[in-house]
Amino acid sequence: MLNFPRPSVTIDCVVFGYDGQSLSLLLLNRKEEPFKDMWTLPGGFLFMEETPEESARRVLKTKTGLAGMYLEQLFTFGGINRDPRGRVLSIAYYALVDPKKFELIAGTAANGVQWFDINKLPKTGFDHKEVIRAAIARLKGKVTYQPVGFELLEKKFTLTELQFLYECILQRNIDKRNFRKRMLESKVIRATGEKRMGLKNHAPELYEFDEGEYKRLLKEGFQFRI
Amino acid sequence: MLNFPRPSVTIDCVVFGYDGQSLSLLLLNRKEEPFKDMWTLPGGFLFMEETPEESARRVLKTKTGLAGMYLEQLFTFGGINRDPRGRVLSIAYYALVDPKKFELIAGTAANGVQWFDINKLPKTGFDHKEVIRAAIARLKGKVTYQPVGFELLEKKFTLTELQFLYECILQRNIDKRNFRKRMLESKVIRATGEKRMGLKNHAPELYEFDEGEYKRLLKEGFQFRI
DNA sequence: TTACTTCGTGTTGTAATAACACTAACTAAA
DNA sequence: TTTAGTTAGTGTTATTACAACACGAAGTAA
Repeated sequence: MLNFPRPSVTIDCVVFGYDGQSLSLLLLNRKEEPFKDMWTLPGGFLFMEETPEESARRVLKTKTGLAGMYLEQLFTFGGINRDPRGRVLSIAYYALVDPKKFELIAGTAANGVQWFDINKLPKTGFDHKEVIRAAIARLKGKVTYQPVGFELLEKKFTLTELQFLYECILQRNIDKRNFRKRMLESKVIRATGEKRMGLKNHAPELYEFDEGEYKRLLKEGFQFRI
Repeated sequence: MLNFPRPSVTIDCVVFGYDGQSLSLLLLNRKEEPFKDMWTLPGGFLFMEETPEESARRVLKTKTGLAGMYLEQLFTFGGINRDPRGRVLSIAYYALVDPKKFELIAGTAANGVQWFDINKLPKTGFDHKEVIRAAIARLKGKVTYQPVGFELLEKKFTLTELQFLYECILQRNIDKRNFRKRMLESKVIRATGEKRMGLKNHAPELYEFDEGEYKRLLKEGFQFRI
């Protein structure tokens, strides 16, 4: 029964990062054919003894040095000619990362790893343009209903920083007072009592994501909305 | 590069149907091991010359006789021991069908095909319980924001029928006046001027889904909500 | 003619959302 | 030390969306 011809299965990861200025995305420059010297999503073949999610984490760890981030399955791409080497399916994941937490390490199979501003992406190999488009759409939808944005920031952040991140993701301006009101009313963030020092002006309060409270509220059937 | 060991890849389909009474789900009784004589989702191996969606349509056609329905990718299940025969990934799809439009035909590899009320499902083989749970959750979410419910009804339907369908999917009562108001205001359905005849009482107006108008509204950035 | 069933319809209170501008705190430069 | 410049932080109000709610009209069957 299992001697059907089998496709190859790979994992591709769309890694979003945020440096405080703009939303960006991690791409690898390929050292080998196909698409040698082109930029592609970090990815690799699924091993037989790992689940797709485990595989995604391994791939990210070995090819980029990133670990321990938020990760979610995006979609499985199965176009017949999406890989010139043959029939290759790709289970795509997307990940959210605070770039400052990690040191980027290009694995041996790449010329380099680099963050790209999401609005200034280079040409990419395979069907990765489509994968990236799907990931961005998913992230926009997700961020509105679930507090995933915090994954992209340091543990403690100011409300202005959080708002600017949301503006980068959603690509629109958000009213400051409404944003702060909603965030604080939602109870998923908590003031730390500390202030961000070293800025030019008025030192702003630092907040942190209250994961315990968020999980408690979820059980009560509460709905997060930016 | 492609001589990595390859997993088998299958497609499984969660087919929702609606007979006017309750939401139900199509299961096959397996003629062969593993899970011989147990109920499972219609599924099969992905062929090398077809995309996953094409595969899902072929599987449904050959194993159940259904064709031409709404179909959407759900999730890729990749647990290491989810299939006793070896490493088998499954790309799951879910489908919406009006059972009255089709004749069920059990393919040669099954003892039978049968609709099961979604609240009275039998024990299922593989990890299909989990797949079904995911599909129901997705359908509930989907139906609230996109007018997919119409796929489950005949072309022309009364508002009472439509409302009852939504109540079946969402598993809650809906206020009749609010429901009708919202549906009509949304413009995605249009009165036909005909009435449903042959009922016991008051002959109700028949409506139909206005797909052209729906697509037009989508472009304007409109949002459907039940 | 009467009893019964389903269809079809509006209003109102409540909650969520969106729009909007100034003062206080602090820094840097004159 | 005064002044100019920048960012932080805060409430109110109008609008819109949502939820709750009951009865008369149309038709059928006895």
